[in-house]
Amino acid sequence: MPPHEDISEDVVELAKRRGYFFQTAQAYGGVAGFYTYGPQGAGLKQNVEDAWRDRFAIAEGHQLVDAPTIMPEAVFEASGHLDTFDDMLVECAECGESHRADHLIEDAPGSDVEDAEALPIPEVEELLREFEIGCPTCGADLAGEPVEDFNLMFGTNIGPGDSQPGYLRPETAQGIFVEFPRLKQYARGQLPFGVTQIGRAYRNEISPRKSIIRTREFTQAELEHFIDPEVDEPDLDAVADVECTFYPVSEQQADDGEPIRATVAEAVEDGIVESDWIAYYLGLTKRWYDRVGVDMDRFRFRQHLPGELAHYSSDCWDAEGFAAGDWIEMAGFSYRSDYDLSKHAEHSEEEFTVFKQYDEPQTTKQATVDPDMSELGPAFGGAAGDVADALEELAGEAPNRFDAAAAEPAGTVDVDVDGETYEVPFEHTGYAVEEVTEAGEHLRPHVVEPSFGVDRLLYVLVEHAYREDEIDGEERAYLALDSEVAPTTVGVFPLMDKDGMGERAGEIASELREAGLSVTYDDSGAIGRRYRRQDEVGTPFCVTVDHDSLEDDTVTIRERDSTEQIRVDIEALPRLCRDLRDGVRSFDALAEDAPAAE
RNA sequence: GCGCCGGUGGUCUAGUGGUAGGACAUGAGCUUCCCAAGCUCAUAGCCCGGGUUCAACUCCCGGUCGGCGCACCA
Repeated sequence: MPPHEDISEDVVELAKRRGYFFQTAQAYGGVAGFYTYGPQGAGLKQNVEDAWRDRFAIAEGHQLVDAPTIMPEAVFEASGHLDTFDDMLVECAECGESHRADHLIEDAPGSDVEDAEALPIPEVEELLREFEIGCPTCGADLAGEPVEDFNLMFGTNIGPGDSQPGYLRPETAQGIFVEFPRLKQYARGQLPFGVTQIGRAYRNEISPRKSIIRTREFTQAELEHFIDPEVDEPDLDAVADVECTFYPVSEQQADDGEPIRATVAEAVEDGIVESDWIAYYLGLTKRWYDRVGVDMDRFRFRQHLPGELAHYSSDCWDAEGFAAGDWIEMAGFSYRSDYDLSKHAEHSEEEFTVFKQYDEPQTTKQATVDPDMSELGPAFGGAAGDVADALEELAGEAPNRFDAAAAEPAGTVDVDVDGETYEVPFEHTGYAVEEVTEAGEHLRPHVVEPSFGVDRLLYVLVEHAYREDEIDGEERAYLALDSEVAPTTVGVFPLMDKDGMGERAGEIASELREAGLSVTYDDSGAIGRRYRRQDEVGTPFCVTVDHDSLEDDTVTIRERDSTEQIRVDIEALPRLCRDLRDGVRSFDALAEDAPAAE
């Protein structure tokens, strides 16, 4: 455990009071696992999503999609969510503990059941009895206890009645995978290409906890990068020198294991991160998190332990931020091979492949048949079609049989169909050896998946930005949010609402809004109170119109964290504020040049 | 889903079998004017349902929501 305290109570209270996030429908007693973002939170979320889109879609040259949140049952049959999202719970009548019934059966002494999850409920109940399984907690006999099915997916009906079952997606990714055949066309059939999606996903969690960290409706930002595993390589040079904290399996399992500081290049070289693709995205992600305001002293990449790995994923890392007294998973990076596309290929009518053209067309000699059905039909009746298929197969596997039949007069080719042997006269097989030119092959891409939890990132950003200090002996709490994501960029105040200062400040607020800035105007009470109010919501800059402003068209601009002020021309404000927000200019640098305001 | 603890204005909190008080915040006004000052006034509350009782925010039961622990977390 790192030496960080749990400040979540203060953070959650501030979030509620200042309009970041709060529990949904409290007028009706509230509902567990659902949160509403207030004015500030919605702004922060939008800015974070924009920043993610800029970095992981636009800057990487990837596509965007926006798929429905409801999908028909078939999609989740294929993806495996219908099965694997289904937990079989059995509750002990003695102590009240709930246990995974399928796990109990698999682990029972003398049990050779390997995939109890796939069994129907009555059978599982029967097996509980058969193996005389006791409650792992208190030992009481579990025989006869009902096994309940709990599916983490929200179900619904599509259209009237219940003819067409559908589910709210438990992850946004399937919306990309199912549309692969079309998406690849938009990529002109060329690998590699990436597709991103930001959207809501739904899981009927048994026990939602910790405010927006674990909810039943949440927002994901996912990227599916489709690659040719044989050829495609990430641009590791671009992130080679990014220094990260890695917490690999070996260190997690060692008694005195510690996270390792290393650059991405070192991590790849030393084999800490196995996949170059994962390493690439870890580097990109660290840099991006740092930019939007995750505290890198409370951040690490942790490798999944063998038990955590999904069966299709060879190597998997999580991005974790320390918040609410614990390490929180903010993003997952997995190399999913061709698992998802294969599943959909299996269950649907489509191939889910791309055509990969060879550098040179490859010409091979290939045996082909063209059976004369007008002869085979009368001769073999209903079996004729199968015989023709068998001939085709035989031509591919054992062309020498045809050669042998051709060599002798009245030669026949014998094929077996359903245990019967059919003799086909050689001249009716249409056998020939042709030169076939292949321009390429159909290839099922592999998938590299960085998957971000937007809500969790938001929580971490707010908690990592939370500061307390003292200004002139007065305690202050503020959010040191990065100016790029802060929901409000500039507060505009008249020192007092008189002598025309209010009007002038109002004009300035309008001008800044027209310049595309998020502005709040406040003329209430004492100036200090207004500064504190903006400090608490995390507004990075405040502009104040005072008496001098009316004389010389200058105002003071104050920076949140330092509370320092400088005096600048009103005319320069829109450009200046935008530059400050976007990080093009820094307040510190300005403060050195500009005269400090008293 | 289980166990323990809890739910009082927007936020934090005091309190009682006879329906509630404070602090902060918010709004209006006065005053002051570059960092939560002061004064006046105002807005605003006992989670929901049932029971016991003449009377329930208070006691009991159930629910719900939250915190923690267990389990769960593809």
